[in-house]
This record gives sequence, C-alpha cells and structure tokens, in this order.
Amino acid sequence: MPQQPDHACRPYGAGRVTPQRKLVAQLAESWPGAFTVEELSSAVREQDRAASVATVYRAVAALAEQGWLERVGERHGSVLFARCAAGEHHHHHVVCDGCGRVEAAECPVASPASTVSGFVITRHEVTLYGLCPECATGTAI
Amino acid sequence: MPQQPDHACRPYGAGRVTPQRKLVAQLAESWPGAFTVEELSSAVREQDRAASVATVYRAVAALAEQGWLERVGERHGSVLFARCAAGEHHHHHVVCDGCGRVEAAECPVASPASTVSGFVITRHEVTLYGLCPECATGTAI
DNA sequence: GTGTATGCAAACTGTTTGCATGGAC
DNA sequence: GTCCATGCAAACAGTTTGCATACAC
Repeated sequence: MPQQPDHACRPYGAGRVTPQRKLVAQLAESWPGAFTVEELSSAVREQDRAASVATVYRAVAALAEQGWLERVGERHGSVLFARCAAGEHHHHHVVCDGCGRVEAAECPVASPASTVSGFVITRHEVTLYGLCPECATGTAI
Repeated sequence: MPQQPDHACRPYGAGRVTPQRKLVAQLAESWPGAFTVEELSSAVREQDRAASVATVYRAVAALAEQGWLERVGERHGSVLFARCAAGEHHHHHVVCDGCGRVEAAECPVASPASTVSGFVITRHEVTLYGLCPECATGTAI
C-alpha cells in the first residue's frame, strides 16, 4: 500500500511517544465514536492504573493540536473528541442518539449561501443527529 | 397591532416577577447579541450590586425554560444565551464574528436528507458564522 | 545528557445547590 | 398568609497548572 501520510504514524508530531501517550492514541483510535476526556481517561486507567487525568488531558490536547483528534461538540458540559480521518477536508459530523457513535458526514448545506439576514457568511457548523444503522435496525432499547 | 402572544409579556410564565428578574429580562432583551450568564450577571450587578450570580443563573434558566431565551452555543467553556424571537419555528442562528451579534437564520440545509452514512437523521443543528452588515461595511478592526 | 512528559495535588472556572429569610402574589 | 425567589456560601465537575521526578530521545 502507499506509504501513510506522516502524521498518521506520528500522532504526536515531534512530541515524545510514551507508553501513556501510546495508550491514549490507541484507545482513541479504536473508540466507537466520540468520547469525553473523562471517559477516555477511565479506559486508560483500566490498562495503566497509575496514569493520571492530567496526562490524558495533555495527550488529548497534543493530539488535537496535531489535527489527529477533533473536537466534535459537547455532552453535558464535557468536550467531546473523536478520531477524525477526514482531516482537512470540509465535513461535518453525524451523531447517533442511540450509542453516541460519531461519523463524518457530507456537508448538507445546499448552496453555500454567502448572505443570510444581511450577514456575510464565512463558515458554518453542522451537526446531524439520528440513529446509526445498528441502533436503527436493532431492537429499540 | 395584533395582541402579543401571552409569553411575550410574561417571560417567566407563571413565575414571580421580582426586580432582579425584571432586570435580567430587560438586559437580555436589549443585549446586542448573545451573552454568557457571567456577562449578563456583571451587567445586572452594575444596576443592583446585591444581585447574586446564582439568582441570574436561576432567572436565565427560568427564561430558557419558557423559550424566551435560547441556548445558542458556547464561548470558551461558557454557555451562550440569546433572546430569541423566533420561538418554536424551526430555525438556526447566525453569529457575527465581529461583534458577537446573533440573529435567527433560515435553515440552509438543502434536502432534509433522511439518511447520511447509513444513519437515520432525525434532527440537525446549524450555526452560521460571518459578519453582520455593520461589521462587514464598517472599517475592519 | 538534555529536555520533555509524567504524576500528584492544588488551583481555577463555570455552574448548581441547601438553607434561612424576604417579598410577590 | 403562603410559597417562591433571593443571597450567601459551600459544593461540585471539568479542566488546567506548578513542580519535582522519570524517562524518551
């Protein structure tokens, strides 16, 4: 296969890769959807009881800085992050109301209307909500 | 003019109208855009030094409950509220990057596409960003 | 060997809550 | 007169920071 873009192999950029950071990146990568730092932190501590929240916060901040993770919203007061493969490409997110899964979605905005209510529009944020295939077809909770 | 809908005159619904609540509603009404509770609270305290943050939080919560105020996002960790005249009608918000002004905007989502990435979409949130007429025509900051 | 990441705990911010009191209705 | 809204302060959750130490490079 073609060689991976550099940052895919170096989620921390020039930063050092410690066991904790490796764990954070690994768990974030395999996380089924979006997560709060708190949630990720719990998962990290299951595998490394000594890992502290502060470290996870710092690791997540480093990953977000590299664009390897993305802020995708908030859930009752906590910031939601998700591993986002879409990179720089203009996209949005669709959130499953059932399981919390988050995926990238095409931009559903019709015409990039440049003026609304007299405002000159330069950018927009869209979040779609619904049910993922599993939650939609599976038996309701 | 036709008589105002009831809630327009009674922002607190059946709740009691105290001087503090009157002040909160008044300031929110005349606020040029969206505000955090903290900002509103500061403004309230300028006119009533004894008013406490807790009271403002409670008043804002009551107003939001009545649909008289609306959560329109967040600004560095704080919830943003705005007086919203659009009421129940499906709409979104356009935020001025210059002055922070917030106005209701038509829904720019093309077709209410019911499926995206296999998800069954039930609702969406859109926020537009740009410059309001004043900030767009006025000299750049 | 150098300098960054860690762990711990304390600090900080935004928000909520409990409780006794005052005041709107 | 009743009961809700207030003010105060303490509690709370999420997040950040300072500092000495450990360890990736």
